[in-house]
Amino acid sequence: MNAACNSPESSRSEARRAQILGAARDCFRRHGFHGASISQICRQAGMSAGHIYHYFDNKEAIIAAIVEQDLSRLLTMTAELRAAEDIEQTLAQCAAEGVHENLDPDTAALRLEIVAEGSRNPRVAEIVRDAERCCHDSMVVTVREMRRSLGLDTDEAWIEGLVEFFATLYDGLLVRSVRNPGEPSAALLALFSKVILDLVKTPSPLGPGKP
Amino acid sequence: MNAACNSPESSRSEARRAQILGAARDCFRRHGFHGASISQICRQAGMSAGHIYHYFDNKEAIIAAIVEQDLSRLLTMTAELRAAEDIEQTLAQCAAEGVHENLDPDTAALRLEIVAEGSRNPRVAEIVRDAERCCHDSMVVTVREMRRSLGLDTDEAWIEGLVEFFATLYDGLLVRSVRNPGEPSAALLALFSKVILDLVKTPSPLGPGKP
DNA sequence: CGTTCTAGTTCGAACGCTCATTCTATGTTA
DNA sequence: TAACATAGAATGAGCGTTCGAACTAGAACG
Repeated sequence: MNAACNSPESSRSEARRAQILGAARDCFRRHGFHGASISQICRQAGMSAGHIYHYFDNKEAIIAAIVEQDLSRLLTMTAELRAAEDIEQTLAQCAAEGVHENLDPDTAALRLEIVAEGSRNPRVAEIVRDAERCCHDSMVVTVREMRRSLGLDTDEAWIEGLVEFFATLYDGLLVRSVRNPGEPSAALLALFSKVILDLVKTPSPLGPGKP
Repeated sequence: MNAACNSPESSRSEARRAQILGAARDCFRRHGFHGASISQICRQAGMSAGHIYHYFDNKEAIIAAIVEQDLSRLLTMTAELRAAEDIEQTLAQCAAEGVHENLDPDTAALRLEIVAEGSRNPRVAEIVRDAERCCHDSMVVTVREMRRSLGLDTDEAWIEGLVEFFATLYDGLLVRSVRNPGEPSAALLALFSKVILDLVKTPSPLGPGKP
């Protein structure tokens, strides 16, 4: 046994878990949470049917793990944005990258599946909403700092509305990837950049807030 | 037999079909296309298990019918908007109504289920994309007419981009209904109206088109 | 060094259940 | 009577999950 096995979760079982999650992500993306079967996931992960239950209590636990894994990526992105040196430039870059990421059919299929499941499975709904709150708060901080550094008002309700609006735009891309697949038009890309950068700099029509 | 029975589809079987679709819509909304079973749908529709197969070839045909039914509502809305007397006022009204409709958890749950299914079921994907194309074209005509009557350019690529952008916004609300349920904030509603009405009147940065 | 022990892995058969679908028999109605 | 409407049992496949036995490899011991 190598040195790493001193860790409470041995590296072997960690690897096995990752292997299962990778296979499950693939199957869920192709067949949906309920369309994909445990035996499919096992086959893809290269292990026997029952063995999966040494790593996950049941199928729902695998779903929950996948959901958490995917949503933690979002958190990472907002955290990176907030920590960036030149926020305005990073925002513009993230805006463009986000469009392509959310329009990618594989990414979109899994996220849509997660949201659809969230609309009926309370456990998934809770995970989704927790992640949403974190992302939202992180973005609010980022936008508030940008506005302050630009000498604009920092009306809380307005900033929250802006963040909610941006999130809605990006969530919409997930649906667009199915309704209208393929590369986004130049006009759409231009609109994303323009609207987001314009709105960040738009004074609140609601009230001033402390500047 | 009453007079209506001269029709190729008797009113009785029409009613039965509608009954099944109503029950199926309910079950699909609550459990998803694959989570809901035929026997659940039968129970809710008040008929025996096998009897459903006199009206639909199989489960997928029921799904397809539900998808078509729901998407035809979208087509109706865009058609109404295009036929309106005062397009600008009707647009503003539709914009507000659309926000609430797409945020309604029941509406959103079914539409998300449809889109998620569309990302893996080619038949559903085709129906979704057909409806999308019709809606898109209808909206393009509407926006072009508005811009012409306002003396603006009618650059085709720009108008298509605008329509795509609006659609993305409304699609995003479906996802928001899960991620952040509850009444939308006043700021978000204001942003929807403001951005849509502003953009419709924004000159194309791409080229003039024939005015 | 070789043997035994132990705890963690892994397999695959088995279980009970539910699913979508089919079939046959029985009303029902014009 | 002829055609349609309906019920409900039957079918076979596949599901998620459990279980006991086999395998593996390092630890402890003589």
